[in-house]
Amino acid sequence: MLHRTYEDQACSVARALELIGERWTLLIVRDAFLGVRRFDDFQRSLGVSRGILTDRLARLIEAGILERRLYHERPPRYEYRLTEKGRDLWPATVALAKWGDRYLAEDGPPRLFLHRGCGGELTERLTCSKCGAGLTVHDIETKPGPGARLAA
Amino acid sequence: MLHRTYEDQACSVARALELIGERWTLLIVRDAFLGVRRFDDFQRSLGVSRGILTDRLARLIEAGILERRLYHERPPRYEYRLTEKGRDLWPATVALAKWGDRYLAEDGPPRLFLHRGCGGELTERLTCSKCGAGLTVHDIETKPGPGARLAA
DNA sequence: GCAAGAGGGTTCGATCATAGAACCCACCGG
DNA sequence: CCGGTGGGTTCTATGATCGAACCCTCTTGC
Repeated sequence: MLHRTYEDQACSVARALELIGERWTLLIVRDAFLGVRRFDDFQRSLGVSRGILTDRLARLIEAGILERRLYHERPPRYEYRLTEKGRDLWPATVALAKWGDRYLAEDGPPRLFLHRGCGGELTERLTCSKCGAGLTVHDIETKPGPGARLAA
Repeated sequence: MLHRTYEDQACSVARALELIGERWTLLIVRDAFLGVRRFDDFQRSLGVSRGILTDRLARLIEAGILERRLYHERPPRYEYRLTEKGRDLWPATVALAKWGDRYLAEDGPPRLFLHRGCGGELTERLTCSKCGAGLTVHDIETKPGPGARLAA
């Protein structure tokens, strides 16, 4: 484990980035939040090479962020789901998305995070813009925003 | 710009990671939040090779996250400071640190984020655990926590 | 009963990025 | 005139990634 570590850092950001700081890794987690569960779906969604995807999924499982479940025997078929540890990456993912929305989304957010049932938007403080409730990943539904691309 | 992009993704997380998703980049930003400003200080703090640091600083400046200021002429000496765009990465940095504290810090958080003057701790919702106020990067002071390493 | 497709991978060579060390230059202080 | 500080650049070896091809096991349609 010589590379991809930041071994000299007594810092939780560095520790976290050792697990999710590699290229593609956090995008896999984001896709998992959006409901992607299968190898080929991740691969198509991300456009990553299959070898790298195999590596990243294995690493996320080893880190306890994803778990692999058999959903069909003979032939064995697996799906990948977030563990609680993985779901707890939600605030970090949201924070990055909000920053990207603010500075990098010319046409507005490509995806909206809404308080399910209420319709208010998720704020950076993880509250609802309309009713003010504190929100968790379970209270959210997403839909394409103004910056979403039209399908090609 | 063939690599290090995620060009097919209509997603603000992907857009953000194109700027800060490379190895070392977010750690440079974290150091900047902690007050590091000079080339050699970043280099010593991170242990990154000087060539990579040059590349990352240039890229962060191009992205508008850092700015380079002359603080001494003849010989020219520069310091690197966060712009507002850079300071707005604070919630994302905090979210990652909190996640790392929860799951990866065996001896407790290596660094504490405290409400300056009040002494309460920063929560994941960016509020003060003691007085409940909403906090920004300007209201925070940090100090070593229980998981901090003793100097070697 | 045979071909095509879905699902989940592994393997390969070519290219890219990174690490680590050495080197460079301008100035300062003693 | 020697060493130290600040801020870089350049070098080679090694590691990571890309993209494409390949493999195997079922299932479905015809």
